[in-house]
Amino acid sequence: MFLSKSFGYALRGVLYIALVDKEGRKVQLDEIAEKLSVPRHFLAKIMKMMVKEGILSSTKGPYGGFYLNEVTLKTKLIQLVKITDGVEQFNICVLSLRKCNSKNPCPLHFQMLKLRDGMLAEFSAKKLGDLLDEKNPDFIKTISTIA
Amino acid sequence: MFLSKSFGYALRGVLYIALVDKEGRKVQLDEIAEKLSVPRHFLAKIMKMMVKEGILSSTKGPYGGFYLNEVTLKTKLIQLVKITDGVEQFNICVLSLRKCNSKNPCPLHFQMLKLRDGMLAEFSAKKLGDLLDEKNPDFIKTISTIA
DNA sequence: CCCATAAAAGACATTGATATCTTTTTAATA
DNA sequence: TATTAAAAAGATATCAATGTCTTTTATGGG
Ligand code: FES
Ligand code: FES
Repeated sequence: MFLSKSFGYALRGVLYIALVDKEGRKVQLDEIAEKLSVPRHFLAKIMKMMVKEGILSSTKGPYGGFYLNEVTLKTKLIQLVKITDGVEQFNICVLSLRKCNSKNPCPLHFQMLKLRDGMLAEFSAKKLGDLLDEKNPDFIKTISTIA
Repeated sequence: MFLSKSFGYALRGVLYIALVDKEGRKVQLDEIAEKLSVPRHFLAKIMKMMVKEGILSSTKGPYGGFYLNEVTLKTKLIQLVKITDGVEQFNICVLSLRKCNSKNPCPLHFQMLKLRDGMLAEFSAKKLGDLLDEKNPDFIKTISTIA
């Protein structure tokens, strides 16, 4: 609705890695792309960004792949937005006018503000780990079924 | 943030027309485009859509222009979204997965649902007329100042 | 009836997000 | 150290949203 596809790919990618992490193995790009039905090369770009930002780890070479690190599951959703879309997302005027602020509100400003702050609060509170439903054997489906 | 620029242009265009309507005159495209700093031809396309949908009127030729009709100010915001972006906007999964529904929720579904329903409620309740602050002499500024 | 004006219509251009492909670097292990 | 697997890097392609330009149609006034 307002987050980019990149954000969705990133989130789903991490969650998938977290799932197989329980089996104690790394995951390679091809596997993630295939299981999630996501374009391989585009996903590569996004995974790379997360690695660079440190919320995920990877090793190259044979038996390489992506894997969780200490911070992965503690990472806030807002952090992921920051990486893929930029937090400005949360401070853009709904009418594409000036930077949104209450001193100089557009006609929809106050209607939007409450809703947007709610969203921001959610994203600032929730961690990646909170989204992982380890009890649900079909969890994989909830991140892989497309349109 | 999640509504297109088209929506913003449409809304601002109508509000501008409503403002000068008090002076009892029609408004021509050039004037709206200039006052709102919006690309002329693109605005034309959007105004045309609103006319076709009947929430705004226009006449061609000399002394022609756009003007309010009986339904304009009673039009709900959601109706405007329908015209410019389509209401599906409000039913898209935030992760670009399947069509969003609670039977088959993505990991962010329930976090988003409440917020989105709030937004939908707002847009279904508010009318264009509700946004018009006729008491504010600087209202024009609140719809014209860009980024 | 003719002219000028302005909206309607639609062809065309630009841009940014998304997606693909190719080359380079790194790392395991034989 | 040679081989090879896989991520990193970056060049290129596609597509939809946004924006521009040109032609057509309708209208009012002379
Ligand atoms: S100024 Fe428009 S949403 Fe805040
Ligand atoms: S299924 Fe993803 S937001 Fe509802």
